[in-house]
Amino acid sequence: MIALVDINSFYASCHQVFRPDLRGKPVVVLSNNDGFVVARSREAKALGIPDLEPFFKIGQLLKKHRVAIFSSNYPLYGDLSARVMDTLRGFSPNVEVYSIDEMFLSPPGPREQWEDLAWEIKNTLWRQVRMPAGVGIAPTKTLAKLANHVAKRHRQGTGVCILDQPDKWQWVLRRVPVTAVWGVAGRMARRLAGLRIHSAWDLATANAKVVRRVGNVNLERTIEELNGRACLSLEELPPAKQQIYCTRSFGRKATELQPVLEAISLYAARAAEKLRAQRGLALTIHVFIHTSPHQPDFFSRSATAQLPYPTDDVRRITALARETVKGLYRPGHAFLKAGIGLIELVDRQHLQFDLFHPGQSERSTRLMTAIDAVNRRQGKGTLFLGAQGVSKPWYMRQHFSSPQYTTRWQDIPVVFA
DNA sequence: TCTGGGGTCCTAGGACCC
DNA sequence: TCTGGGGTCCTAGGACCC
Repeated sequence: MIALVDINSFYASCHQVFRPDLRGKPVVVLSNNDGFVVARSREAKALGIPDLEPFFKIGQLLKKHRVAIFSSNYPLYGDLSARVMDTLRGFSPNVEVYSIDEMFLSPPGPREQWEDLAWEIKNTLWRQVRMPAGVGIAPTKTLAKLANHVAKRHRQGTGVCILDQPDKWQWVLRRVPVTAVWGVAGRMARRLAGLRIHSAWDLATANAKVVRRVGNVNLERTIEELNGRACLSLEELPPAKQQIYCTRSFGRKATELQPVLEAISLYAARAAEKLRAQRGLALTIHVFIHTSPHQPDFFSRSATAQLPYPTDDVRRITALARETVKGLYRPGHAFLKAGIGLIELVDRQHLQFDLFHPGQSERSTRLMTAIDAVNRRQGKGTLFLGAQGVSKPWYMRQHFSSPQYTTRWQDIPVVFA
């Protein structure tokens, strides 16, 4: 049995923790660069503000209803997420942090106590972290996701749903569209519609061999999981990533090479940091730049490049990323976005030594360890390469920033006696 | 005046090689 | 003159998740 806990409107709820005056009021959170809506409080949803709607299209609507608007504030969300996860670890030693606001855990205790357990989890999260949560419990991850979906949407206000018997989950499967199933989105749903599969129940009872023709092996697993047979286990130690990307849109479009070089340097450093965090080394990088796909003359280029030996040294990776992006850049285009991926990775533990090349020096490794230690202690970005630039005029727009209540000394909330 | 995210994995198709 | 397989690497883009 698996429980899935997920926070309602997580980003919006984070802002409400420090702005209790906004509880019960419409709140929206915008994506990076204030591009579009990525989170809405319940009240904002009730106003008919669609998810993923471009901000410029709904400015008037937001104003009319006096909706509170926030730029996204990832340091804040990351910190509150860690508090949620810490609280949940108190309930079970077996947990998997699935996303910033979702955790799978194996519910302890006998089956007849699970409903009480779910309520206790929900109430504790509210009491200790002021986070509103939904809890779903079922025999597989896919059904637990579905239970959570039901907890949030179909039994208004309860926020808890236990699907521990076939008759219970079958009742749900017959009543939700196939797109409510984890891993099935629009494109796959259209292909399934060609096989007359519309509801989750249609998928659960479909012939796996027939479905395999329009989907992949993951879809076959989904069918198994919908029938209560677990294929996906709790990943307590997240598997190492096979690719690590860092990509970002610019706050203002870049026509010159210099800002593109600075941006790609920052992204390279960020990707190298993630690489070191999983104790990996990179052999191949992938770099891309492109203009706005919404404008005519869309221009997009990408290229891969090889490092001389597996490395996690930010200087090596940055130098190669800059050299590569120079080859992609063309004057006369207004670039919107750039990114880098570390796409061929090796584990430090299983490194093959090259007879003719010494590989990364011990000095480099020690320097990287020192940089990471300083940045962990003094805050992200304390030590960085000059190649990233200092004033960063291309950095993302955030016109509706909230304070970093929990991660910056001068932003700590003041409580009056 | 302008404004459409970020991450990971997978696959199709072309180029090239043996 | 026309025809042939299989593997690898690369770029581009699809698909899904939050």
